[in-house]
Amino acid sequence: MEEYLQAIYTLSDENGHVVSARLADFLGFSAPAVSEMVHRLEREGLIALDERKEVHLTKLGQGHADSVVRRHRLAERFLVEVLGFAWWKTHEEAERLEHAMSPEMEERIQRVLGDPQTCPHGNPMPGVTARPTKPLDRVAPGSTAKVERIPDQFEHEPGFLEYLDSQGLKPGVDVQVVELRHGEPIRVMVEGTARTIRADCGQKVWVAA
Amino acid sequence: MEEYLQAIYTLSDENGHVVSARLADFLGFSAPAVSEMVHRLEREGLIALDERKEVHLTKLGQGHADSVVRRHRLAERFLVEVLGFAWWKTHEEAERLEHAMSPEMEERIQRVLGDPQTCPHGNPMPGVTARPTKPLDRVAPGSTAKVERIPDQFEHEPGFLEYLDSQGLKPGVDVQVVELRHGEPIRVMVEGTARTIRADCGQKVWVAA
DNA sequence: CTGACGGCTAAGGCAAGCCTAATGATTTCC
DNA sequence: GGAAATCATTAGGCTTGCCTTAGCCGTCAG
Repeated sequence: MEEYLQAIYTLSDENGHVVSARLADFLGFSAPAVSEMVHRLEREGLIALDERKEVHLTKLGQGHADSVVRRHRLAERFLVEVLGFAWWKTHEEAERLEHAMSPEMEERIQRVLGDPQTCPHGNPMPGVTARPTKPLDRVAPGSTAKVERIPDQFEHEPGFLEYLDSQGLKPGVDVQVVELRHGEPIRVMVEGTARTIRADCGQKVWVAA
Repeated sequence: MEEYLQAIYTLSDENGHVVSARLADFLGFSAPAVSEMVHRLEREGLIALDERKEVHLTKLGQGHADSVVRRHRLAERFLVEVLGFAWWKTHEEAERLEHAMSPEMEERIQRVLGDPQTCPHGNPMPGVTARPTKPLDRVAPGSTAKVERIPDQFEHEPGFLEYLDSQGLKPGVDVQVVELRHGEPIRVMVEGTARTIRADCGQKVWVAA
């Protein structure tokens, strides 16, 4: 259930509308399974469906979703800062931890970490107002921008974050766009090194607007 | 499943024999449920039953059980040392955490904590040879002993650890037995304060032998 | 010897959550 | 406007892990 709320949070954060079929894709479950669960969540007052059958979090559901997402991002930060995990390797681990964290533990971790504002991938803790961002492929060639975040939904993609790391791309670094043609690999300059990165990074890496 | 292995570990550590009915008591499940699971564990080669239907861990099962118990105790230590939880308040939290720890995380926590030898209740990490101990009610009146551990099986008892803490009893403190009569509350001296503690502590608090 | 008690198991059930296959309902697009 | 695609749902099933009820077996005590 927390998994569903988290998915709804993530997808509506980054895509706007959420419809059962997207949830099924995202979660890797069958359509009927998702349909069933969506109705259950509706019955429990955590989500509401509009005429178009789009899913929206209710006030209550939003609270729960915020909580799960915050726990997830705190867990990731914690894994990096305290246990020394690589920033691109924390997702699955946090996926399990988030469900084992009590409110007290959440609060203590938050304090120990000094009230962090984002996860290691740059996504803000729920409640924190995000800095304005745009996808990398909206940067004008020749200009430079700071990598701000890799949205949660792409963390799922196996190996993607590790790929970014191998190209020197991570939140906080400056990247200059050298050449950008739609659908083609992108030529960039990262910390003094020229690189050609996969085309999909244009949509998946978000920089300061 | 990990829960069963952990229970078997704990009970055989402290009681010798383990029979399904004790597991049922300990875990709070019905006898049939436990019976079924015991057979499943046997089928998977994690435990073996002798002629008397006593449960024994196989090599494989021992490995798994060691792993769960180590994760549990590491988690408890971690909660105390890093997050600042009270020593008597860590059990349920750790109960959830232990199932969310990957081998890598286990190893990193171990390193961060400096390879601790016991949990906050004084129970040794699996593999570490325990120091010799005896129950408090085996201490000769008049003599003094150091509290060594509160065996895992009593952590389950709601409020017990908190009670001990309220009486100043925790691993590492010296306690002098003043008066001890079987089945009666025990009069002791803890860090300069005279106290009368519940009779059951005689069996549940273990001191250096 | 017999009955009581403890321990084990057989049988039947239930809830959660997932699945596939097939059906029904909308959109979208030519 | 109708075919194709997309989405949601219905129906039927499976697994896991628990439950209760009821019976069986062996041991120990009177």
